[in-house]
Amino acid sequence: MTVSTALEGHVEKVARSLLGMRLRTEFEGRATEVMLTEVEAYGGSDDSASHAYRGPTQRNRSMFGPPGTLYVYRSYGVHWCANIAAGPEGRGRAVLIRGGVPLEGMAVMQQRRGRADQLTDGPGKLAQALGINGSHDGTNVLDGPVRLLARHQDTPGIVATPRVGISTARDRPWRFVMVR
DNA sequence: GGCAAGATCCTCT
DNA sequence: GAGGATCTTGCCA
Repeated sequence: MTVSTALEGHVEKVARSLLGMRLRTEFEGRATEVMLTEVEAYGGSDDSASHAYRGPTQRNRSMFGPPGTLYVYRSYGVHWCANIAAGPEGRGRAVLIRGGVPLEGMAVMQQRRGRADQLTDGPGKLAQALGINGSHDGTNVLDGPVRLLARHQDTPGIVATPRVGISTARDRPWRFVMVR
Protein backbone atom coordinates (compact mmCIF):
# COMPACT_ATOMS: atom_id res chain seq x y z
CA MET A 1 0.00 0.00 0.00
CA THR A 2 1.32 3.41 -0.96
CA VAL A 3 1.19 6.42 1.30
CA SER A 4 -1.35 8.29 -0.81
CA THR A 5 -3.75 5.34 -1.02
CA ALA A 6 -3.46 4.88 2.74
CA LEU A 7 -5.00 8.35 3.11
CA GLU A 8 -8.08 7.47 1.07
CA GLY A 9 -11.32 6.08 2.41
CA HIS A 10 -13.09 6.48 5.71
CA VAL A 11 -11.13 8.24 8.44
CA GLU A 12 -11.42 5.19 10.68
CA LYS A 13 -9.70 3.04 8.05
CA VAL A 14 -7.11 5.74 7.41
CA ALA A 15 -6.27 5.86 11.11
CA ARG A 16 -5.63 2.11 11.15
CA SER A 17 -3.50 2.38 8.00
CA LEU A 18 -1.26 5.03 9.57
CA LEU A 19 -0.15 2.68 12.33
CA GLY A 20 3.32 1.33 11.53
CA MET A 21 4.01 4.08 9.00
CA ARG A 22 6.85 6.56 9.46
CA LEU A 23 6.64 10.30 10.03
CA ARG A 24 9.80 12.18 9.15
CA THR A 25 10.88 15.81 9.46
CA GLU A 26 14.08 17.42 8.33
CA PHE A 27 14.69 20.99 9.41
CA GLU A 28 18.02 22.81 9.16
CA GLY A 29 19.70 19.56 8.20
CA ARG A 30 18.52 17.76 11.32
CA ALA A 31 16.40 14.72 10.52
CA THR A 32 14.03 13.01 12.90
CA GLU A 33 11.78 10.08 12.23
CA VAL A 34 9.27 8.06 14.22
CA MET A 35 7.06 5.06 13.61
CA LEU A 36 3.44 5.79 14.46
CA THR A 37 1.99 3.52 17.14
CA GLU A 38 -0.97 5.51 18.48
CA VAL A 39 -3.54 7.59 16.58
CA GLU A 40 -7.10 8.82 16.95
CA ALA A 41 -9.72 9.35 14.26
CA TYR A 42 -11.87 12.47 14.29
CA GLY A 43 -14.91 13.00 12.10
CA GLY A 44 -16.42 16.19 10.78
CA SER A 45 -19.84 17.68 11.42
CA ASP A 46 -21.10 14.32 12.71
CA ASP A 47 -18.51 14.05 15.49
CA SER A 48 -19.16 16.35 18.46
CA ALA A 49 -15.66 15.72 19.83
CA SER A 50 -13.98 16.98 16.68
CA HIS A 51 -12.66 20.48 16.11
CA ALA A 52 -14.44 20.32 12.75
CA TYR A 53 -17.85 19.70 14.34
CA ARG A 54 -19.04 23.29 13.89
CA GLY A 55 -17.63 23.71 10.43
CA PRO A 56 -14.47 25.37 9.14
CA THR A 57 -12.91 28.24 11.11
CA GLN A 58 -9.68 30.18 10.87
CA ARG A 59 -8.01 27.61 13.13
CA ASN A 60 -9.27 24.32 11.78
CA ARG A 61 -9.42 25.06 8.05
CA SER A 62 -6.58 22.62 7.39
CA MET A 63 -8.82 19.77 8.55
CA PHE A 64 -11.00 20.47 5.53
CA GLY A 65 -8.13 20.31 3.06
CA PRO A 66 -7.30 17.43 0.72
CA PRO A 67 -6.05 14.13 2.19
CA GLY A 68 -2.58 14.51 3.63
CA THR A 69 -3.00 18.12 4.72
CA LEU A 70 -1.29 18.72 8.05
CA TYR A 71 -3.47 20.34 10.71
CA VAL A 72 -1.43 21.71 13.60
CA TYR A 73 -3.18 23.38 16.50
CA ARG A 74 -2.17 24.69 19.92
CA SER A 75 -3.47 22.67 22.80
CA TYR A 76 -4.18 24.34 26.13
CA GLY A 77 -2.22 27.32 24.85
CA VAL A 78 1.02 25.44 25.41
CA HIS A 79 1.52 22.43 23.18
CA TRP A 80 1.38 21.76 19.46
CA CYS A 81 -0.61 18.76 18.25
CA ALA A 82 -0.43 17.35 14.73
CA ASN A 83 -3.26 15.86 12.67
CA ILE A 84 -3.35 14.51 9.15
CA ALA A 85 -6.50 15.33 7.15
CA ALA A 86 -8.08 12.18 5.77
CA GLY A 87 -10.56 13.61 3.35
CA PRO A 88 -12.61 13.62 1.31
CA GLU A 89 -11.79 17.29 0.92
CA GLY A 90 -14.27 19.55 2.63
CA ARG A 91 -15.47 17.04 5.24
CA GLY A 92 -13.15 18.01 8.08
CA ARG A 93 -12.04 14.51 8.93
CA ALA A 94 -8.56 13.98 10.32
CA VAL A 95 -6.35 11.63 12.29
CA LEU A 96 -4.65 12.90 15.44
CA ILE A 97 -1.08 11.67 15.88
CA ARG A 98 -0.85 10.65 19.52
CA GLY A 99 2.35 8.69 19.81
CA GLY A 100 5.19 6.78 18.20
CA VAL A 101 8.61 5.30 18.71
CA PRO A 102 11.80 7.11 17.63
CA LEU A 103 13.63 5.63 14.65
CA GLU A 104 16.13 8.36 13.79
CA GLY A 105 17.46 11.57 15.27
CA MET A 106 17.26 10.57 18.93
CA ALA A 107 19.81 13.21 19.92
CA VAL A 108 17.85 15.94 18.14
CA MET A 109 14.62 14.87 19.82
CA GLN A 110 16.26 14.83 23.22
CA GLN A 111 17.60 18.32 22.62
CA ARG A 112 14.20 19.67 21.51
CA ARG A 113 12.44 17.98 24.40
CA GLY A 114 15.04 18.98 26.95
CA ARG A 115 15.08 15.50 28.41
CA ALA A 116 16.17 11.98 27.50
CA ASP A 117 13.02 10.02 28.23
CA GLN A 118 9.36 10.22 27.17
CA LEU A 119 10.28 11.70 23.81
CA THR A 120 7.24 10.77 21.70
CA ASP A 121 4.63 9.15 23.95
CA GLY A 122 2.01 11.91 23.72
CA PRO A 123 0.58 14.28 21.10
CA GLY A 124 2.35 17.38 22.37
CA LYS A 125 5.59 15.56 23.06
CA LEU A 126 5.70 13.95 19.62
CA ALA A 127 5.14 17.27 17.88
CA GLN A 128 7.85 18.92 19.94
CA ALA A 129 10.33 16.08 19.36
CA LEU A 130 9.80 16.30 15.60
CA GLY A 131 9.97 20.09 15.63
CA ILE A 132 6.41 20.50 14.34
CA ASN A 133 4.72 23.83 15.07
CA GLY A 134 2.11 26.21 13.74
CA SER A 135 4.22 27.19 10.74
CA HIS A 136 3.63 23.71 9.31
CA ASP A 137 -0.15 23.96 9.51
CA GLY A 138 -1.62 23.52 6.04
CA THR A 139 1.39 21.80 4.50
CA ASN A 140 0.99 18.35 2.96
CA VAL A 141 2.61 15.19 4.30
CA LEU A 142 3.05 13.83 0.77
CA ASP A 143 5.39 16.58 -0.39
CA GLY A 144 5.92 19.00 2.50
CA PRO A 145 8.52 19.50 5.24
CA VAL A 146 6.70 16.96 7.41
CA ARG A 147 6.66 13.75 5.43
CA LEU A 148 4.65 10.57 5.80
CA LEU A 149 6.64 7.57 4.61
CA ALA A 150 5.90 3.95 3.86
CA ARG A 151 5.35 1.42 6.56
CA HIS A 152 8.29 0.63 8.81
CA GLN A 153 6.91 -2.72 9.81
CA ASP A 154 3.67 -4.63 9.63
CA THR A 155 1.21 -4.21 12.45
CA PRO A 156 0.60 -7.62 14.00
CA GLY A 157 -2.29 -6.31 16.04
CA ILE A 158 -4.36 -3.16 16.47
CA VAL A 159 -6.40 -2.37 19.54
CA ALA A 160 -9.33 0.05 19.30
CA THR A 161 -10.26 1.95 22.46
CA PRO A 162 -12.29 5.05 23.36
CA ARG A 163 -10.56 8.34 22.65
CA VAL A 164 -8.60 10.19 25.30
CA GLY A 165 -9.03 13.64 26.78
CA ILE A 166 -12.41 14.51 25.33
CA SER A 167 -15.71 15.12 27.10
CA THR A 168 -18.24 14.21 24.40
CA ALA A 169 -18.75 11.32 21.98
CA ARG A 170 -16.69 9.05 24.20
CA ASP A 171 -18.60 6.04 22.95
CA ARG A 172 -16.69 5.84 19.65
CA PRO A 173 -13.69 3.47 19.88
CA TRP A 174 -11.67 5.57 17.47
CA ARG A 175 -8.33 5.47 19.25
CA PHE A 176 -6.06 2.91 17.67
CA VAL A 177 -2.94 1.51 19.29
CA MET A 178 -0.43 -0.81 17.70
CA VAL A 179 0.41 -3.91 19.70
CA ARG A 180 2.99 -6.56 19.05
C1' DG B 1 -16.54 42.40 24.91
C1' DG B 2 -16.13 39.00 28.65
C1' DC B 3 -15.85 34.36 30.18
C1' DA B 4 -15.28 29.41 30.48
C1' DA B 5 -13.39 25.27 28.64
C1' DG B 6 -10.17 22.65 26.10
C1' DA B 7 -7.85 16.33 21.40
C1' DT B 8 -1.66 18.34 27.22
C1' DC B 9 2.45 18.09 29.84
C1' DC B 10 5.40 18.99 33.72
C1' DT B 11 6.51 19.72 38.53
C1' DC B 12 5.72 19.30 43.15
C1' DT B 13 3.69 16.99 47.20
C1' DG C 1 -2.51 12.59 42.73
C1' DA C 2 -3.24 17.50 42.15
C1' DG C 3 -2.52 21.87 40.12
C1' DG C 4 -0.44 25.42 37.11
C1' DA C 5 1.01 27.23 32.53
C1' DT C 6 -1.09 29.94 28.67
C1' DC C 7 -3.96 31.03 24.34
C1' DT C 8 -7.62 30.24 21.04
C1' DT C 9 -12.34 29.43 20.28
C1' DG C 10 -17.24 29.52 20.90
C1' DC C 11 -21.04 31.14 23.41
C1' DC C 12 -23.72 34.60 25.56
C1' DA C 13 -24.82 39.28 26.93
